[in-house]
Amino acid sequence: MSLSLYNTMTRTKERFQARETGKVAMYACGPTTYNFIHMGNARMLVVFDMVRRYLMYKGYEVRYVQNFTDVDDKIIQRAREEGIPPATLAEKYIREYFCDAEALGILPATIHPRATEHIPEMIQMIQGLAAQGLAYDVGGDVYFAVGRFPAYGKLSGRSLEDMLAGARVEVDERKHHPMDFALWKKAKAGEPAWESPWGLGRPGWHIECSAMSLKYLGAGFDIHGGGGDLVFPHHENEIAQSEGYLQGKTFARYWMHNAFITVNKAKMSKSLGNFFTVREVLEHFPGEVLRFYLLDTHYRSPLDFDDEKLALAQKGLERLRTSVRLAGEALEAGNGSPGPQSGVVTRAEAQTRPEEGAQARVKATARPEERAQARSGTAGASGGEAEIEGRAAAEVLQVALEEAREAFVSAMDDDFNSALGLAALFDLAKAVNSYVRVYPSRSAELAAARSTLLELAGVLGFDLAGPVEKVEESDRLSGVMEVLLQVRARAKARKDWETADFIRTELKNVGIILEDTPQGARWQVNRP
RNA sequence: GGCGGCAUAGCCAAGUGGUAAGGCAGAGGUCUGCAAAACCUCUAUUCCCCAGUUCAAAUCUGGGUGCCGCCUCCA
Repeated sequence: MSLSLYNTMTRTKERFQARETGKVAMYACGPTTYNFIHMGNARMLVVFDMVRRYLMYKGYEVRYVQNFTDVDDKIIQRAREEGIPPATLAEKYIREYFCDAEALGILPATIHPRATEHIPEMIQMIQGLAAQGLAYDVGGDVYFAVGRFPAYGKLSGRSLEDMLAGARVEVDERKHHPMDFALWKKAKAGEPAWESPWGLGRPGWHIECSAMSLKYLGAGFDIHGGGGDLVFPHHENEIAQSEGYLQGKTFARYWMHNAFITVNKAKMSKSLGNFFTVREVLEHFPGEVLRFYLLDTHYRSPLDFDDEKLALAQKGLERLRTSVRLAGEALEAGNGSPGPQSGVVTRAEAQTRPEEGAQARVKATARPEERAQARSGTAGASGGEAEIEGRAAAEVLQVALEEAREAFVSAMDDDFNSALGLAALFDLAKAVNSYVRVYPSRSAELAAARSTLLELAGVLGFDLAGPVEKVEESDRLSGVMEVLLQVRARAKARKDWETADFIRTELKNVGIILEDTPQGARWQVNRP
């Protein structure tokens, strides 16, 4: 099976072929660290984390570089407002970045380079460009000469003429061409500055990504990603600088861009001020819910932000987790004995349930039941009816497992369609639930189905078996709950429903959900 | 003005030529002391509108309408 992805450069889906067999080199433009990251940043981060994880799952060794822009106008301005050095401010938000990233299940990149630590590399590039006549110095400011780079505009699909027609750029008389952009900015008083051949100054925004990606990944690396708003000018300029510097060699081979998060249909952006920081949203929903919300829509589709969608994501995740839990409980409870305690239910249910379930799935996929029957067709020779039916159900589950895996992989192979991949997980969860309902006992197929669910969800960065709450329940609370549940169990034993219900209702009021199961009551702290 | 994207059920959302995935919500049922969870059934003859190509279109072509984005820092 082969992976294909949408390449912004060609505006088509292309089959992915790594530069080097078995290895992928990818770069994503990370945040400028002058504030907490917002949901828009989160989308880009989660999307490329998902891409990276899937590539790893496919067996690639992935070298993933994600930078921090730790020097720019915004940082300087914000630092000034707070009366602290820009470097201190940037450092602070880099630390905060890692908190949010962890909550969102984002793995640390292989390398997290910072702009300020790569000044020499940038200077070297600018010198190379100047030597070729692609850059010019105007009194300490150095610009890239777009007019000297014929391919300018190839990523964003526009020509210099088009852009001039729009002409929202201020004309700086010192520039040779209005679209020329800064490679190096002359230092102003009180700003961070570095020595350079053009005097004290600091790098322009675009050059850092060129310098750092080329340093760590080399020319012609595989995937360059970022938010859609970086296509122009940021990535266009990166290409101009880099391919100019590389004298025509390809800079990056595949360009991936995620769509935006909108609020009331308008782009969430820092300049509009309509953004929500991840930190704020985490006060209301767990990080994994945000992640689910972000991955339940294809990365190239716009995604509108609101609480209802987050609540929806929470329900969906809950469903998957419940399935894993039910399977786990069945595997423990069934411990070795294939279905004694399920005998009564099974005998009755088995007459109708398995067939119904199987048929429902046949309608959807037109295959699993047939395949299962083909496999178990010879099973009629020995054993009781229940056992035969159990085998058949297990075969159906096994087939559902294989189909879920196939569906998941082909969804993800098709331009990382995580929304479809998630649907495959729901299908498998349903198969698991159906099986467990009738055969709450240990079987190899159930164990395999459960671990497949965990494995595939893991590829998307979810830990379905992990603790629901980030904060650990204290031993004392657990102790109290145990006592309470025993009291309630006694009340139930003497059919004192009033007391039993009172306990359940009152606990619910303080945010603790009780559920009665054949194995006794279980409880969990209700998430916000 | 230039360039680009999107429009699928009450809501979210897959689906690029073969007869509408999945989730949420809702209705009915099974199970349950009652709940919850789970399971079963039902809920788009139809994919913004019009015309065209085709045996066949949500999917292709042309036109229209609406919404959004980039062209300025932005994921």
